[in-house]
Amino acid sequence: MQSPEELTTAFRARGLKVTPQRQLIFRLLAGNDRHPSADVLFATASAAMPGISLRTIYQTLTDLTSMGELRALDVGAGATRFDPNIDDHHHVICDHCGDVRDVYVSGVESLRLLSDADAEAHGIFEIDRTQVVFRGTCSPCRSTR
Amino acid sequence: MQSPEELTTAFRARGLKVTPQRQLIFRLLAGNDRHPSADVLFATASAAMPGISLRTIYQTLTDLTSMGELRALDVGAGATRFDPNIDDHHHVICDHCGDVRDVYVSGVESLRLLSDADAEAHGIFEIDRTQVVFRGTCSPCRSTR
DNA sequence: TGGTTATTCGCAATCTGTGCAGATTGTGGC
DNA sequence: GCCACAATCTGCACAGATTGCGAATAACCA
Ligand SMILES: [Mn+2]
Ligand SMILES: [Mn+2]
Ligand SMILES: [Zn+2]
Ligand SMILES: [Zn+2]
Repeated sequence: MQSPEELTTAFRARGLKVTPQRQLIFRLLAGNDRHPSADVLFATASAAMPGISLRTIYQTLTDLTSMGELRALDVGAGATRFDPNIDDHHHVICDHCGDVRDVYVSGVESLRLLSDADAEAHGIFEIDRTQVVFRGTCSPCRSTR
Repeated sequence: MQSPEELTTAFRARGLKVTPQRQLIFRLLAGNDRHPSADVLFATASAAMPGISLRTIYQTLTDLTSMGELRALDVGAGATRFDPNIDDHHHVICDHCGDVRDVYVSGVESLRLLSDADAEAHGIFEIDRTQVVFRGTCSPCRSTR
């Protein structure tokens, strides 16, 4: 995601307005590596700006996502998580607490599809992106077991 | 997933009963590589057994999943998809229609985490499983664009 | 400054999935 | 084959996440 300042420019360029609510959300997301859900952002935003609506949070997250500034992540834990890091990276997810961590991975280019049916699938599909997800248990969750 | 016959035995062995509803669901899942959602299964099941409840579909899917006969897949398209293929395999997903195809991939063992923060994350997390998801557009969806 | 147009916000509605309880049915033992 | 009993089925209420809608409001450009 670009900086709050750059986003301000980008929004205006698109005919979108830069409201205090949006600026706050930009700031909350900038450099955030926690992969927050809309709900978590709403809680944080509400502390800084009481009265801000959850609807506005969703609205802005959707806008940023469709602008390509944000990536939506479905980790299979109820709510969608949002990722301002749009670098080519991957994730480690704790199946117990839902913690999501960034990881940079080598060897992704070397992945190869096997067998005929796969080759066919490969030909039939136009692949845009490869996501690697490592699932497991984080240290804190391992302690309390 | 085991065959419907084997599942019958497995269920009885666990003190679970084998009802016509469950048998139907076993049959609908056996060899099914479409990764159906509960909803889709409900529609198909309803055709064969009018009156069957969506609740029963969910119930049986949950049972099969916790028995390890089925894998639940979150593809970020609303509903959970269920996979009777419990081999070590991966998926190609069409971002437009939600089509999910099985692919067998080589090179997964060679994936390596880079950088310090990642190495730390790797040490902190106990990784159980690595999922690779190829995202893109299937041929039919490409035509209609 | 004013007018136009996007945005905000609250609320209803949708969608997916789960909790509950009464009526029903599969099963193992006789 | 019949019984007793536990497991199941179903309908319905409910919860959580997200979206649709519209009236009131606020941003932006001339
Ligand atoms: Mn990330
Ligand atoms: Mn599969
Ligand atoms: Zn954890
Ligand atoms: Zn498609």
